[in-house]
Amino acid sequence: MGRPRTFDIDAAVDRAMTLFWRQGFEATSTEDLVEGLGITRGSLYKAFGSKEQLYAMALRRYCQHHAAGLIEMLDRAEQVRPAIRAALLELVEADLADPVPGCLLVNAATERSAHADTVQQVSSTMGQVESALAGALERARARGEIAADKEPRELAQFLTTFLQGLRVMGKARANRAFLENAVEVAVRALD
Amino acid sequence: MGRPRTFDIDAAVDRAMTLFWRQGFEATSTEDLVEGLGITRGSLYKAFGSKEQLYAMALRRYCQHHAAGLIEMLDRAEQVRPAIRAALLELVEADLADPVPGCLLVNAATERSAHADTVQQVSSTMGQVESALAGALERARARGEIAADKEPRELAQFLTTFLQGLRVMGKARANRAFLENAVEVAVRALD
DNA sequence: CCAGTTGTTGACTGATCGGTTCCTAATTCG
DNA sequence: CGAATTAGGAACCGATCAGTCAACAACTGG
Repeated sequence: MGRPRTFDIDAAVDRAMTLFWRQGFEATSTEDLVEGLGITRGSLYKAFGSKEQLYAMALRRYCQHHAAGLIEMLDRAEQVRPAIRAALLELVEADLADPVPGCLLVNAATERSAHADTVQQVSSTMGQVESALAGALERARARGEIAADKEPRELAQFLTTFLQGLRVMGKARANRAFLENAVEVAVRALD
Repeated sequence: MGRPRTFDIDAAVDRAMTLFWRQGFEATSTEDLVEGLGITRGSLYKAFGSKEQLYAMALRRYCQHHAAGLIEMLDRAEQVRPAIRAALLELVEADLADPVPGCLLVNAATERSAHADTVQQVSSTMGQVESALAGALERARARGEIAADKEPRELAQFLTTFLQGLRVMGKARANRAFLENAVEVAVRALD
């Protein structure tokens, strides 16, 4: 009942995600959001409550989208090591193409480490990534793809950590040789 | 000539560094700085010009301090691998003790990736870290500490990247077992 | 001691911040 | 058709933002 919304709320969250991703939470004003989402101030607050809540929704969207992408990629992979290598090199390409946005998860972890809700969301997604990697590596070990004496969980924790470093270096020193060398050493660590 | 300054400018930059470190550039107001530095608004602007310039000075201070610390540690080390391991585990301890500040370099790279000056400063410091690691690994290889078929520069690029990831995970998921496992796998990659 | 120089101080500036309010518009249910 | 409900829109809110200014204070060289 009541007047129907004239804008697509999912599309609006997507646009907000892009803004927060590129500019960060603090540097994105409500005016930026009003303009970027193409709706008025009143509608924005009616629909999302506050800048904080909209950020939380945008971050959740990013987490679902990106964790899902990685998990699917790992599940579909016939060989795990090449799949992981390809996934890391794909991130390198993304950073080389446009170093500014980087990874919203990393940005959230660093800019908003004093905000419990944000840290919780980030931590939970990192946990999902870790688990997906650990599962894939476990399967790889069972198939003899990686050595039996390696602990999949430990390798996954290592890779999860390395992955975040890659996103940081992509912003700080977006140099192809550097990033690709780092990836090759990291992937070799799985042997 | 002229009236002498009544505050220690180095101490003021140090305090500003601490504020920017914990809160980020955007979230630190000039009022925070006035209060934290214990000087008045006018003096702050007379001495530092702008919030941007003070941030640049604080970041430079951090870079000099931290790059120097790591380089010295590597130079003094008798065995390189244990030294690197110890350095990484020290960072883990710092993040476990207080996950909020993390690393100002990482914070700068993520929050201010659209500001060329900041990115330049960060990139240059990462380069110094990379070079220090590469030099230490080169010496280690010459002494037979690590395998002859490993490229010190590539290992250094890998370690530099991993190091940044460690600082991110320290904020996002400050869990001892996780971080220590990641470090062990990373150090093993040097063999 | 005085002119010149620089630092200190606190009030002040216009702009922008995140958020609210009030009125109107559009819909559903009875 | 109303009554109820919800969205849209624009003006508006106090607070805070980064930065400036003019008067005053403390120093040096002549």
